[in-house]
Amino acid sequence: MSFAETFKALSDPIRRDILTLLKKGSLSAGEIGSHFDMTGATISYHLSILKKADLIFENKQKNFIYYDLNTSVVEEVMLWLADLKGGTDNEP
Amino acid sequence: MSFAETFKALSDPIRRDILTLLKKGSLSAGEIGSHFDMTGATISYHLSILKKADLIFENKQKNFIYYDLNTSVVEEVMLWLADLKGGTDNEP
DNA sequence: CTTGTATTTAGAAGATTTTCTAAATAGTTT
DNA sequence: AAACTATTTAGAAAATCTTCTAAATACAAG
Repeated sequence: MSFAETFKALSDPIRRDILTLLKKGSLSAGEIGSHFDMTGATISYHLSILKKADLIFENKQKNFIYYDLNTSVVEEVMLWLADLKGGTDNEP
Repeated sequence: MSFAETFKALSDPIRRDILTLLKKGSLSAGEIGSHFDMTGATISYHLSILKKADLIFENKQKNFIYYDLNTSVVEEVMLWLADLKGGTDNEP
């Protein structure tokens, strides 16, 4: 949703690891969970935060829910950082 | 210090606002504080987190401490995001 | 339709974060 | 040196976040 949500979502190492996993392609909630030493409920919590931040989208299929990285929101964050780094004197 | 610290530091809206203020150049702790409705102690706390994350550096001068943006760490974060967004199949 | 698998939701415990007030430090000025 | 200004540190309260267990939902397969 908001920019603030996106940064918050990125602030947790497990959520960043989830995004890194998704770099290679879609994974189901269960497949994601199998990479971590936590309950499925906890993974679901992290996925919900990434989803609210629009960093991933979900895709139901049969009994499974597949997740995918949303690169366009990643790009928005990059743009914010680029602007921060960028102009030293842009008084509009 | 660590990458994790940097993302945590960026996750707070006030800290992002501080970084945006510093985009235009050095400011003292007091000048930074005057932009926010919080005590100096709280601003100091936020500055300490930005400093630990290497997102800013400080520069003592007379009675004041001036803070500056460290753009190279901003760039590191951008690189991480670029990599996330970037390659779909980079199995090393 | 009952059993089973995948995932989420609810609620609570524990951990971390943010904020404040009060006190400490550091350096300046008279 | 005493008083003043700028900033940080300490400690505590309040808010938020992460994790778990137990229960709920959703769908599939026998």
